[in-house]
Amino acid sequence: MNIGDVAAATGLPAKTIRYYEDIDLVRPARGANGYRAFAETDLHKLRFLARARALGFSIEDCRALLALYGDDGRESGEVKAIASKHLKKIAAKIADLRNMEATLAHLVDTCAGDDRPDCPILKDLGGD
Amino acid sequence: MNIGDVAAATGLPAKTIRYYEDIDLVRPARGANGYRAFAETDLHKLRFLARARALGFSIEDCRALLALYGDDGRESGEVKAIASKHLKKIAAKIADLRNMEATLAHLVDTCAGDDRPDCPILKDLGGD
DNA sequence: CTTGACCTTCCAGTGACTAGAACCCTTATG
DNA sequence: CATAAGGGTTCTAGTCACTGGAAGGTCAAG
Repeated sequence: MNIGDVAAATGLPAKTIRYYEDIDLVRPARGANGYRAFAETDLHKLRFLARARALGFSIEDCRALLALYGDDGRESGEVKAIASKHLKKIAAKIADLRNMEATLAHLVDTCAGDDRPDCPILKDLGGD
Repeated sequence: MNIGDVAAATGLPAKTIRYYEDIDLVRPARGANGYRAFAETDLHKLRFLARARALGFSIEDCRALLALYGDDGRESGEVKAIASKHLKKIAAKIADLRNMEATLAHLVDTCAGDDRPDCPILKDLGGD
Protein backbone atom coordinates (compact mmCIF):
# COMPACT_ATOMS: atom_id res chain seq x y z
CA MET A 1 0.00 0.00 0.00
CA ASN A 2 1.39 3.41 -0.98
CA ILE A 3 1.19 6.48 1.17
CA GLY A 4 -1.69 7.98 -0.80
CA ASP A 5 -3.91 4.97 -0.16
CA VAL A 6 -2.97 5.02 3.51
CA ALA A 7 -3.78 8.71 3.70
CA ALA A 8 -7.19 8.03 2.19
CA ALA A 9 -7.75 5.05 4.47
CA THR A 10 -6.75 6.80 7.70
CA GLY A 11 -7.82 10.34 6.95
CA LEU A 12 -4.31 11.51 7.81
CA PRO A 13 -2.49 13.76 5.33
CA ALA A 14 0.45 12.07 3.61
CA LYS A 15 2.70 14.77 5.07
CA THR A 16 1.61 13.82 8.54
CA ILE A 17 2.27 10.16 7.91
CA ARG A 18 5.77 10.96 6.70
CA TYR A 19 6.25 13.06 9.78
CA TYR A 20 5.12 10.18 11.98
CA GLU A 21 7.74 8.02 10.33
CA ASP A 22 10.29 10.73 10.88
CA ILE A 23 9.67 10.69 14.60
CA ASP A 24 9.56 6.90 14.66
CA LEU A 25 5.89 6.33 15.38
CA VAL A 26 5.61 4.03 12.38
CA ARG A 27 8.26 2.21 10.39
CA PRO A 28 6.84 1.23 7.03
CA ALA A 29 8.96 -1.01 4.80
CA ARG A 30 10.33 0.30 1.53
CA GLY A 31 9.72 -1.05 -1.94
CA ALA A 32 12.45 -1.43 -4.57
CA ASN A 33 11.49 1.99 -5.97
CA GLY A 34 12.00 3.70 -2.62
CA TYR A 35 8.29 4.14 -1.99
CA ARG A 36 6.97 3.39 1.47
CA ALA A 37 5.16 0.05 1.50
CA PHE A 38 2.61 0.06 4.31
CA ALA A 39 1.50 -3.23 5.83
CA GLU A 40 -1.79 -3.84 7.63
CA THR A 41 -0.07 -3.36 10.99
CA ASP A 42 1.15 0.06 9.91
CA LEU A 43 -2.34 0.99 8.84
CA HIS A 44 -3.65 -0.18 12.17
CA LYS A 45 -1.09 1.86 14.06
CA LEU A 46 -1.88 4.95 12.04
CA ARG A 47 -5.58 4.58 12.69
CA PHE A 48 -4.76 4.22 16.37
CA LEU A 49 -2.72 7.40 16.17
CA ALA A 50 -5.43 9.26 14.32
CA ARG A 51 -7.97 8.37 17.01
CA ALA A 52 -5.64 9.16 19.89
CA ARG A 53 -4.72 12.51 18.33
CA ALA A 54 -8.40 13.26 17.77
CA LEU A 55 -8.86 12.79 21.50
CA GLY A 56 -6.17 15.39 22.01
CA PHE A 57 -3.37 13.15 23.26
CA SER A 58 0.08 14.61 22.69
CA ILE A 59 2.46 12.82 20.37
CA GLU A 60 4.47 11.61 23.34
CA ASP A 61 1.32 10.27 24.98
CA CYS A 62 0.50 8.56 21.71
CA ARG A 63 3.93 7.01 21.64
CA ALA A 64 3.42 5.66 25.14
CA LEU A 65 -0.09 4.43 24.40
CA LEU A 66 1.09 2.74 21.22
CA ALA A 67 3.82 0.97 23.16
CA LEU A 68 1.30 -0.21 25.73
CA TYR A 69 -1.04 -1.27 22.96
CA GLY A 70 1.63 -3.56 21.61
CA ASP A 71 2.64 -4.87 25.01
CA ASP A 72 0.67 -7.93 26.06
CA GLY A 73 2.05 -7.73 29.56
CA ARG A 74 0.89 -4.15 30.11
CA GLU A 75 -1.06 -3.03 33.15
CA SER A 76 -4.21 -1.14 32.31
CA GLY A 77 -3.37 1.13 35.24
CA GLU A 78 -0.66 2.74 33.16
CA VAL A 79 -3.06 3.43 30.34
CA LYS A 80 -5.64 4.82 32.70
CA ALA A 81 -3.05 7.06 34.33
CA ILE A 82 -2.13 8.64 30.99
CA ALA A 83 -5.75 9.05 30.02
CA SER A 84 -6.77 10.49 33.38
CA LYS A 85 -3.98 13.01 33.32
CA HIS A 86 -5.00 14.08 29.86
CA LEU A 87 -8.62 14.27 30.91
CA LYS A 88 -7.69 16.66 33.68
CA LYS A 89 -5.86 18.87 31.23
CA ILE A 90 -8.87 18.92 28.96
CA ALA A 91 -11.14 19.85 31.83
CA ALA A 92 -8.77 22.64 32.83
CA LYS A 93 -8.67 23.96 29.29
CA ILE A 94 -12.43 23.91 29.08
CA ALA A 95 -12.67 25.84 32.32
CA ASP A 96 -10.22 28.44 31.00
CA LEU A 97 -12.09 28.80 27.76
CA ARG A 98 -15.42 29.09 29.50
CA ASN A 99 -14.07 31.95 31.56
CA MET A 100 -12.85 33.70 28.44
CA GLU A 101 -16.14 33.01 26.75
CA ALA A 102 -18.18 34.44 29.61
CA THR A 103 -16.13 37.61 29.83
CA LEU A 104 -16.00 38.13 26.12
CA ALA A 105 -19.66 37.32 25.56
CA HIS A 106 -20.59 39.97 28.09
CA LEU A 107 -18.36 42.54 26.42
CA VAL A 108 -19.62 41.74 22.94
CA ASP A 109 -23.15 41.97 24.23
CA THR A 110 -22.69 45.42 25.65
CA CYS A 111 -20.93 46.79 22.56
CA ALA A 112 -23.20 48.59 20.11
CA GLY A 113 -21.04 47.63 17.16
CA ASP A 114 -22.03 50.58 15.05
CA ASP A 115 -20.13 53.48 13.49
CA ARG A 116 -19.53 55.30 16.77
CA PRO A 117 -16.13 55.00 18.47
CA ASP A 118 -17.49 54.31 21.93
CA CYS A 119 -16.72 50.71 22.82
CA PRO A 120 -16.92 48.82 26.12
CA ILE A 121 -14.66 46.08 24.77
CA LEU A 122 -11.74 48.46 24.30
CA LYS A 123 -12.63 50.21 27.51
CA ASP A 124 -12.30 46.98 29.41
CA LEU A 125 -9.07 45.97 27.69
CA GLY A 126 -7.66 49.40 28.36
CA GLY A 127 -8.50 48.99 32.02
CA ASP A 128 -10.62 52.11 32.20
CA MET B 1 11.05 52.47 33.85
CA ASN B 2 13.23 49.46 33.12
CA ILE B 3 11.94 46.21 31.73
CA GLY B 4 12.01 44.44 35.08
CA ASP B 5 9.68 46.97 36.66
CA VAL B 6 7.38 46.78 33.68
CA ALA B 7 7.35 42.99 33.92
CA ALA B 8 6.41 43.24 37.59
CA ALA B 9 3.76 45.88 36.84
CA THR B 10 2.11 44.06 33.95
CA GLY B 11 2.66 40.46 34.97
CA LEU B 12 4.26 39.78 31.60
CA PRO B 13 7.68 38.09 31.55
CA ALA B 14 10.49 40.38 30.41
CA LYS B 15 11.16 37.98 27.56
CA THR B 16 7.63 38.41 26.34
CA ILE B 17 7.89 42.17 26.47
CA ARG B 18 11.07 42.07 24.40
CA TYR B 19 9.29 39.79 21.99
CA TYR B 20 6.41 42.26 21.74
CA GLU B 21 8.89 44.95 20.85
CA ASP B 22 10.45 42.64 18.30
CA ILE B 23 7.16 42.26 16.50
CA ASP B 24 6.42 45.97 16.85
CA LEU B 25 3.56 45.87 19.31
CA VAL B 26 5.36 48.34 21.56
CA ARG B 27 8.19 50.72 20.84
CA PRO B 28 9.81 51.75 24.11
CA ALA B 29 12.41 54.50 23.94
CA ARG B 30 16.04 53.73 24.79
CA GLY B 31 18.13 55.29 27.50
CA ALA B 32 21.75 56.34 27.04
CA ASN B 33 22.87 52.97 28.38
CA GLY B 34 20.86 51.08 25.78
CA TYR B 35 18.22 49.99 28.27
CA ARG B 36 14.60 50.16 27.22
CA ALA B 37 12.93 53.14 28.89
CA PHE B 38 9.22 52.47 29.17
CA ALA B 39 6.81 55.38 29.37
CA GLU B 40 3.34 55.29 30.89
CA THR B 41 1.81 54.81 27.45
CA ASP B 42 3.97 51.74 26.90
CA LEU B 43 2.87 50.36 30.22
CA HIS B 44 -0.72 51.00 29.31
CA LYS B 45 -0.33 49.25 25.97
CA LEU B 46 1.30 46.27 27.60
CA ARG B 47 -1.47 45.97 30.13
CA PHE B 48 -3.93 46.13 27.25
CA LEU B 49 -2.02 43.36 25.52
CA ALA B 50 -1.87 41.24 28.65
CA ARG B 51 -5.65 41.47 29.06
CA ALA B 52 -6.38 40.81 25.41
CA ARG B 53 -4.03 37.82 25.37
CA ALA B 54 -5.67 36.52 28.54
CA LEU B 55 -8.95 36.60 26.64
CA GLY B 56 -7.31 34.44 24.01
CA PHE B 57 -6.98 37.01 21.24
CA SER B 58 -4.22 36.18 18.77
CA ILE B 59 -1.28 38.53 18.46
CA GLU B 60 -2.62 39.80 15.16
CA ASP B 61 -6.01 40.44 16.72
CA CYS B 62 -4.24 42.28 19.51
CA ARG B 63 -2.39 44.37 16.98
CA ALA B 64 -5.67 45.30 15.32
CA LEU B 65 -7.39 46.00 18.63
CA LEU B 66 -4.49 48.14 19.79
CA ALA B 67 -4.68 50.17 16.59
CA LEU B 68 -8.40 50.67 17.08
CA TYR B 69 -7.80 51.57 20.69
CA GLY B 70 -5.53 54.37 19.61
CA ASP B 71 -7.82 55.53 16.83
CA ASP B 72 -10.34 58.13 17.98
CA GLY B 73 -12.23 57.86 14.75
CA ARG B 74 -12.74 54.10 15.02
CA GLU B 75 -16.10 52.41 14.57
CA SER B 76 -17.01 50.12 17.41
CA GLY B 77 -18.42 47.77 14.77
CA GLU B 78 -14.88 46.81 13.81
CA VAL B 79 -13.99 45.98 17.37
CA LYS B 80 -17.15 43.99 17.83
CA ALA B 81 -16.49 42.07 14.62
CA ILE B 82 -13.06 40.97 15.83
CA ALA B 83 -14.39 40.04 19.24
CA SER B 84 -17.39 38.16 17.84
CA LYS B 85 -15.23 36.15 15.50
CA HIS B 86 -12.95 35.25 18.35
CA LEU B 87 -15.90 34.36 20.51
CA LYS B 88 -17.11 31.93 17.88
CA LYS B 89 -13.71 30.28 17.77
CA ILE B 90 -13.73 29.92 21.53
CA ALA B 91 -17.18 28.36 21.45
CA ALA B 92 -16.05 25.95 18.75
CA LYS B 93 -12.98 24.99 20.74
CA ILE B 94 -15.07 24.40 23.81
CA ALA B 95 -17.41 22.18 21.83
CA ASP B 96 -14.46 20.19 20.51
CA LEU B 97 -12.96 19.78 23.94
CA ARG B 98 -16.26 18.77 25.45
CA ASN B 99 -16.59 16.02 22.88
CA MET B 100 -13.11 14.80 23.70
CA GLU B 101 -13.88 15.04 27.37
CA ALA B 102 -17.08 13.05 27.08
CA THR B 103 -15.50 10.27 25.06
CA LEU B 104 -12.42 10.12 27.19
CA ALA B 105 -14.31 10.31 30.47
CA HIS B 106 -16.40 7.35 29.43
CA LEU B 107 -13.33 5.35 28.48
CA VAL B 108 -11.50 6.20 31.67
CA ASP B 109 -14.59 5.27 33.63
CA THR B 110 -14.83 1.84 32.09
CA CYS B 111 -11.13 1.05 32.50
CA ALA B 112 -10.28 -0.90 35.62
CA GLY B 113 -6.84 0.65 35.83
CA ASP B 114 -5.31 -2.27 37.66
CA ASP B 115 -2.46 -4.67 36.89
CA ARG B 116 -4.35 -6.61 34.23
CA PRO B 117 -3.70 -5.88 30.55
CA ASP B 118 -7.35 -5.71 29.54
CA CYS B 119 -8.18 -2.10 28.71
CA PRO B 120 -11.19 -0.54 27.00
CA ILE B 121 -9.24 2.64 26.28
CA LEU B 122 -6.73 0.84 24.10
CA LYS B 123 -9.48 -1.29 22.66
CA ASP B 124 -11.31 1.80 21.51
CA LEU B 125 -8.20 3.48 20.14
CA GLY B 126 -7.30 0.28 18.33
CA GLY B 127 -10.74 0.24 16.75
CA ASP B 128 -11.62 -3.22 18.00
C1' DC C 1 7.24 8.78 -25.79
C1' DT C 2 4.84 11.86 -23.34
C1' DT C 3 1.69 13.23 -19.93
C1' DG C 4 0.07 13.52 -15.44
C1' DA C 5 -0.45 11.60 -11.09
C1' DC C 6 1.96 9.66 -7.93
C1' DC C 7 6.11 9.28 -4.94
C1' DT C 8 10.78 10.93 -2.82
C1' DT C 9 13.80 14.27 0.06
C1' DC C 10 14.92 18.52 2.14
C1' DC C 11 14.32 23.21 3.80
C1' DA C 12 11.66 26.67 5.82
C1' DG C 13 7.67 28.54 8.14
C1' DT C 14 3.75 28.55 11.57
C1' DG C 15 2.36 30.96 16.88
C1' DA C 16 3.81 32.79 20.77
C1' DC C 17 6.92 32.47 23.24
C1' DT C 18 11.08 30.45 26.11
C1' DA C 19 15.89 28.78 27.38
C1' DG C 20 20.37 29.77 27.33
C1' DA C 21 24.80 31.80 26.13
C1' DA C 22 27.78 35.66 26.07
C1' DC C 23 28.25 40.03 27.16
C1' DC C 24 27.42 45.13 29.18
C1' DC C 25 25.74 48.42 33.09
C1' DT C 26 24.88 49.79 37.86
C1' DT C 27 25.13 49.71 42.62
C1' DA C 28 26.79 48.11 47.08
C1' DT C 29 30.31 46.38 49.77
C1' DG C 30 35.27 44.89 51.47
C1' DC D 1 39.69 50.16 43.73
C1' DA D 2 38.19 45.51 42.87
C1' DT D 3 34.56 42.73 42.73
C1' DA D 4 30.25 40.50 43.07
C1' DA D 5 25.30 40.58 42.60
C1' DG D 6 21.69 41.66 40.03
C1' DG D 7 19.96 44.21 36.62
C1' DG D 8 20.12 44.90 31.42
C1' DT D 9 21.44 43.72 26.13
C1' DT D 10 21.63 40.70 21.76
C1' DC D 11 21.56 36.43 19.42
C1' DT D 12 20.53 31.60 18.32
C1' DA D 13 17.88 27.82 18.75
C1' DG D 14 14.18 25.03 20.67
C1' DT D 15 9.19 24.12 21.59
C1' DC D 16 4.69 21.40 19.25
C1' DA D 17 2.73 19.12 15.47
C1' DC D 18 2.59 19.74 11.55
C1' DT D 19 2.38 22.24 6.67
C1' DG D 20 3.95 24.35 2.24
C1' DG D 21 6.81 24.29 -1.45
C1' DA D 22 10.67 23.17 -4.47
C1' DA D 23 13.27 19.89 -7.09
C1' DG D 24 13.34 15.67 -8.73
C1' DG D 25 12.34 10.25 -9.37
C1' DT D 26 8.62 6.55 -10.76
C1' DC D 27 4.66 4.55 -12.84
C1' DA D 28 0.44 3.49 -15.72
C1' DA D 29 -2.21 4.97 -19.57
C1' DG D 30 -2.73 6.58 -24.23
